[in-house]
Amino acid sequence: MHEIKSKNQIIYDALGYLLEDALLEEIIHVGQLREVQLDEVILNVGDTMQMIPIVLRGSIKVSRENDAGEELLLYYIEGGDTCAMTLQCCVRHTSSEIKATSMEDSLLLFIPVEMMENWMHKYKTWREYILQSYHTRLTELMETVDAIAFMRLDERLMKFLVDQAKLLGSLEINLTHQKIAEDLHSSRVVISRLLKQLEVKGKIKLLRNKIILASI
DNA sequence: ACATTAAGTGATT
DNA sequence: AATCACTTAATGT
Repeated sequence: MHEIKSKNQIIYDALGYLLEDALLEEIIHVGQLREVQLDEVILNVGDTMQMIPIVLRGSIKVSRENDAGEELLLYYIEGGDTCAMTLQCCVRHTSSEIKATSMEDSLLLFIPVEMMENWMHKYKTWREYILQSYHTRLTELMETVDAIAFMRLDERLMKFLVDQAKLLGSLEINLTHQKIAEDLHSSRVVISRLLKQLEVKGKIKLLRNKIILASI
């Protein structure tokens, strides 16, 4: 499916338009590529990280988890992006407050934390990249807060489906009602009922393990 | 054919 | 909107 590319090419393709050449050279030198599979947990609550992850291909979902192991989806990280929470967790050597799970087979680039400070001083594009990342995460987080506070669950569910479809580039969503309920921190029965309503309204079509959106 | 898992439903809070 | 208790449907072995 994919042509075989060198690490060099992969990094240039994914980040070349964002970062300056000298920095890219350093990244190629110290960065480690890692492929992750669908549903692989990349970072768990309580974990500590010594590496900063950047998503090159694919997408990652970031969620919060309570003591009972119940989750709540916070935001997604797409190609070319990194996670501000993880950065913070890295430099301060504290344990993670969040959980990161891959939503599809993805390719990640890990960069040792030690480089952070040096690069912050040395490269303007790195500073901008990190600041931009913070900004994007915060914006998305606020969007999620708005959804939880102001939207009804059926609206939130529809938004979830549309977001999911946009992110994965397909109107077919391969998730069980149970999984959706977990991400939205609701219960399976409730989600099943709301999905049924959406189907009656013609917005979606329900199959086993699969939901098909009529449109985005 | 049987077991397992996903999804649907009525009643109750 | 959540939970319980149960049914029905789809799928794997």
